[in-house]
Amino acid sequence: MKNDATPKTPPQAIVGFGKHDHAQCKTHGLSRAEAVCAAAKVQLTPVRRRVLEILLEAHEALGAYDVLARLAKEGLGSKPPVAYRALGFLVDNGLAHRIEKLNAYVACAHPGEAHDAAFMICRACGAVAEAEPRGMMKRTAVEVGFQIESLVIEAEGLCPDCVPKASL
Amino acid sequence: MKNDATPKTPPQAIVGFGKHDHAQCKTHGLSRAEAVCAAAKVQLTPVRRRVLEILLEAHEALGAYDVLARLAKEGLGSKPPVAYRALGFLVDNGLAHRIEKLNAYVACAHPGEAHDAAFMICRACGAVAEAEPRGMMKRTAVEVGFQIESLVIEAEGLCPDCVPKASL
DNA sequence: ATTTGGTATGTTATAACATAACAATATGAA
DNA sequence: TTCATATTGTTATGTTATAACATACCAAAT
Ligand SMILES: [Zn+2]
Ligand SMILES: [Zn+2]
Ligand SMILES: [Zn+2]
Ligand SMILES: [Zn+2]
Repeated sequence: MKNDATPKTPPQAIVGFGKHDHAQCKTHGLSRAEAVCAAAKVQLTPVRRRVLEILLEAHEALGAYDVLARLAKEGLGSKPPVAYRALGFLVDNGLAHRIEKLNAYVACAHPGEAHDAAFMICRACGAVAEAEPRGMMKRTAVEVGFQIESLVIEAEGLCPDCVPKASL
Repeated sequence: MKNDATPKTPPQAIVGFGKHDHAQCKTHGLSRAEAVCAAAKVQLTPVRRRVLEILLEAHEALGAYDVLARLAKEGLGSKPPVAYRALGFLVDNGLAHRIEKLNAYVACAHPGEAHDAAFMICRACGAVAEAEPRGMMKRTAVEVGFQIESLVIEAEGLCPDCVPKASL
């Protein structure tokens, strides 16, 4: 409800590696978040908004307790559930992603509805880049010069036996 | 029931869903493990062997502490590091995989050198099936009737900035 | 104006997962 | 033997995550 004329998603570029205008990346993320929450009729409350800002500022994956420490310094919450709830909200609404390999969280590079994503995680500098899960991202990795050493692919859902009994 | 009794890995069957000869699947896994360890000149010690058996018997992903509890009942170790070391050994040698989404471990469906794998995890019954990470596994999922609800793709390695400084 | 229902937050306590650090033991060359 | 290395045993602690319950807030509905 602010700068509603925010572009969908910058380039389909790989956000995370190399240099970029970080301030802009933050304001963009926030304004997109406003729009997404408005559209989904959910509230981007102060805590949730601040956690998103923290992730956007961090420019790396942050653990829940890292986020919590920052919140605590600002008097916005000091107990684990506060951080976990806000992070859960952001993930559920497609504004952030959980990185399973790191037990950590990153702001989404192209926020919108909840979506799958693929990540490239540098073991040397900790940079995390989000890509579209097209192909298997090997192509993407080659394109940007990322050297894959290990790959996690995990799908959760319903197995052939359980699909029939699907109620939920 | 895709149990041809060849010493090599069965075709590219999806192990994990449906019924199969589980006893055989265990003996097969163990004999493959012997071969792999011999080839790699590493020792499949009693604890390591037993942990692999436990995973093969379980037919589902087990947490480290689940494994540890079983070991403890048999007097093979009772402290976390014992389980984590054995699991680490199995993973390093391509005999088991860690499932990040579950913080759990499964026996490899086609043991050999360390390799990447793709997994389908049923949220209803807990079954875990291993597949080749070809394409992005969406095709595989459709073929076997697995209904994907969420997908994790995470590559770890070296980013474009860090590749040049690569020493290791 | 009060009750009621929904959403969000605050708090305690504990569960669940993982590793650092060091001691003890075995194994197998030199 | 003696040394080196690999493995196992043990203590202690660190890290991540959630269950369970209490409170605050706001917005209808009575
Ligand atoms: Zn995203
Ligand atoms: Zn890097
Ligand atoms: Zn495997
Ligand atoms: Zn199932």
